Amino acid sequence: MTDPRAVRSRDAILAAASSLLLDEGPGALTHQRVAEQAGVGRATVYRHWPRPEQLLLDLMTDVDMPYFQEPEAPIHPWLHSQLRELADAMAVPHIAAVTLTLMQGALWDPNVATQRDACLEILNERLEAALALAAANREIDISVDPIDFSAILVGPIIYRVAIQAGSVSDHFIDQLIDGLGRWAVRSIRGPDQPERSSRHHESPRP
Amino acid sequence: MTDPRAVRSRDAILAAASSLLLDEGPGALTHQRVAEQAGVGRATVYRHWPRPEQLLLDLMTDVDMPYFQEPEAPIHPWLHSQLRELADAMAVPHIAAVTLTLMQGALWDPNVATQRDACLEILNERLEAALALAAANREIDISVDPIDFSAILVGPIIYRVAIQAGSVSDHFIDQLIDGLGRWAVRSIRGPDQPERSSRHHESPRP
DNA sequence: ATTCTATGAGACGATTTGACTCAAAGACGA
DNA sequence: TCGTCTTTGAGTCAAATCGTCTCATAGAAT
Repeated sequence: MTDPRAVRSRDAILAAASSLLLDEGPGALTHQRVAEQAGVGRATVYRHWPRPEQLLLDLMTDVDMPYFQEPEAPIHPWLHSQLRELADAMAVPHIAAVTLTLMQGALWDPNVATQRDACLEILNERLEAALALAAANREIDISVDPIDFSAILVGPIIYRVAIQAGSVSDHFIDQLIDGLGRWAVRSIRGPDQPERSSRHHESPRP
Repeated sequence: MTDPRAVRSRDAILAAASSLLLDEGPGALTHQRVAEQAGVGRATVYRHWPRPEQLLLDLMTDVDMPYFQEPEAPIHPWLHSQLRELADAMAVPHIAAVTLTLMQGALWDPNVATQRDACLEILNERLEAALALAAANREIDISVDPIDFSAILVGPIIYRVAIQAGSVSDHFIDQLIDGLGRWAVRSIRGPDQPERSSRHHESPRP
């Protein structure tokens, strides 16, 4: 599997599949179209990926997740920079296409669901580390569920880019981070800024 | 087009397509499979929907958007109930499937994108009305972009349900609404509760 | 130079697609 | 109730596609 011919074919096929997915969506990922787009024989595509879904899965595996690594204190500017990078990546049409395909594919293909869960697990671990660091620096008042944390931070960005088809301004990111202050953070700007008592859990639970 | 036979066929086909979309995804929506699932002739499906994409589009048109209608003051419990309904609807697998299909299809099909934009436009108008009412009742301090408003409220719910495949607790909704207080709302619980000065726009803009 | 492997081209039956015909059942007006 | 009109279901048919196969050839490894 280190044969230069094999890696050449594999790369050409992946590039062709990526281009097709971007231009025409997952429905266009047939062996025939991928083969002619890649300039390889149809049988070659079958050899590498007997089922088209596996090709799609490999496409999604290739996108890595360099976000929320190595948390830094204070947490506010770090979060801002990480969310900025995430938003910029989602603005690339190919990334958005793969992300939405992953989300949708997980509804029916258990393998895709596993793939998606792996991505989320990484995200959760990193955000948990970030929250631990922030707590150690007395930036955070109470323990926050990293799953809620990621949903509240990442959800609006996905929504803005993928659903509203809009761009993510720095002001928008600021709003997101500022919103955290209400229920989770003692002083999001650092431990030197005192804040009155948290209103967390004050709201009624019907 | 009011012929009972035609509406019978049309309903059976739509139901079959809906079931297929839910069980196996948009890729399963071929004339053949829809016809046999609906128990109608294959030519009948062609007669009603010459292209399978139109069938998919009609499926998505059928889901209505009864959310954020008729805003009430105070805005907090109203928002909570509306987000609760939205989350419960998204928890129905069929709704989530159609929603994700709509999101993904909009990336490549301009007609689907138009459909999506129409949904968003409705949402924006309703949230704008809600914000206007809240401002009139002195619940809101500054003018808020309803587009940002919906992204920050709805984004996390979509993310929680469709990406994290989790359920939306009332506590989660509370966190969302409480987060608004930091940058937009004078007192989210009503005009009788005074709040200190808003920290909006205090954050640096790199 | 020789051996091994991946490739590309093509053949093949099976399946799907889209468009057509046609008899029969059902809906509607008189 | 009867006659007319429309929709339907079943079927045919060519074209395209799919999945699998064979085989000669180019390229890689030794």
